[in-house]
Amino acid sequence: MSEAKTIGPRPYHHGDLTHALVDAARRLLEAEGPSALSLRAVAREAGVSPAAPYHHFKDKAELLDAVANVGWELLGDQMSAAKAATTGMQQLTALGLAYVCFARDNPALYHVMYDAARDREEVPDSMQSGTQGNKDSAYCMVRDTMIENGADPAQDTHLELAGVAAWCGAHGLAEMASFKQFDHLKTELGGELPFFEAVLSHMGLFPKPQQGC
Amino acid sequence: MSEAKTIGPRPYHHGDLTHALVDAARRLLEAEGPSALSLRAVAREAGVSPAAPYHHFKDKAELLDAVANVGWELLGDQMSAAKAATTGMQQLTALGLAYVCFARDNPALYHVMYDAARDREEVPDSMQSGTQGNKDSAYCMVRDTMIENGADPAQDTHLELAGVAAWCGAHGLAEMASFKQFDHLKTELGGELPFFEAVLSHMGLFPKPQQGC
DNA sequence: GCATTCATCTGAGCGGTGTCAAGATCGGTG
DNA sequence: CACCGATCTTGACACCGCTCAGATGAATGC
Repeated sequence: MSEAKTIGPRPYHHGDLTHALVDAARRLLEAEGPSALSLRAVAREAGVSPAAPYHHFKDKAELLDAVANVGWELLGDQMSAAKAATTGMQQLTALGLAYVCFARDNPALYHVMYDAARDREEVPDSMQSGTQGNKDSAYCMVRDTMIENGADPAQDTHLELAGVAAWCGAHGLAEMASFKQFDHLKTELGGELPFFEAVLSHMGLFPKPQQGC
Repeated sequence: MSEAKTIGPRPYHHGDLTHALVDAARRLLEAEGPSALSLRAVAREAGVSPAAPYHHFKDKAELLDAVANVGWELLGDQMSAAKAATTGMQQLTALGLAYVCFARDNPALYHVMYDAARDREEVPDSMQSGTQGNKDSAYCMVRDTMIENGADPAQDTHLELAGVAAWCGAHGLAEMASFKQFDHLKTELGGELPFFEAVLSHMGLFPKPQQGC
């Protein structure tokens, strides 16, 4: 759709087609949704021939993988920003809300992220669980926040299970939030965010704003 | 792949191609996964020409919709069986486990079910929430079970939120359960089912087997 | 400065897909 | 028995992922 190239005839060698393709894919994703994200369309959007991407990505899945990784980074950024803006137990709820809002605001990207994860049967490093995870990863942010707020790091399995449960709950809500069935609940509670908060607060480890037992 | 037709040359008019196509789709789905589920492949599997399905379904999405509906019915059956096999608060956990196990045992079908739901932005009737739902629907089973075990039907919004939270948690776990990241937790806890139970018990409204506070 | 090398990009092409229009076939109604 | 409408087939179109032979040009060695 959008040309998005600066001007003039692009030189025969693009320079940085790898990134240009990922950007084009994200543009298409936002404008047309995941179903329109064909390799040929991405190449068209980037202004190259349909075969050009194969010199930068093994196949379509590898391109989508790269797009998904951008998504995980974006998600991590937004979650750490949400954590920084709050304190105490509220941080956990803020993390959950940031997660769900990211999915709401980038539904196509979120979908691609989990499609890629399903294909490789694991979520990328930026989201990885385990004791040695990257400090900025979403999972480790949850884990750290739990520890900072009194969870016992010695009870490793329990802590990890709590993190997994929180993650599952947030992901489930993220996927369901767009269903029309919940519209009446949203209006009843006064908006989308209160609905998210209410659902999260019904799950373990997402404390209510007014502090529940 | 499998011929699955009885024998002899099928008459020109099939008789019940609508159901035959849905069956063929389910067979393909189980054998080859969701990516192999093309309309042409379904027609091939059913032994008809690629255009024949268009006399029974508006397009591919409508066929997948029919397949998804079969899935929702199957899920409902397994959940009601799980509920019947338990009593008291354990029923809620049993429902959650049945849900997650269904997704584990029918990953491709489960995927198609939620793909179809995403497209129409709502989950089909068999899963619908609300006060007037079908008695056999999965959501209403959860709701009824909660009421039977002491939840206050008067607090309608609270009850519905609890149901939504449980649903989100189960769906999240169902989608994540196949990720390799959790393998060590599964072995640590002694299997897949204990892992499911442990994660569910960390969420609101899925009581631990040994009854937590 | 020139020739060579090699990553990059193009073009044509293969088999596959969803979808449609035109025509063949046949069960059921008059 | 004639006909009609539902059903199925054939053929076609545009698009898809992917491959391969060849064009291009930036970088390297001389």
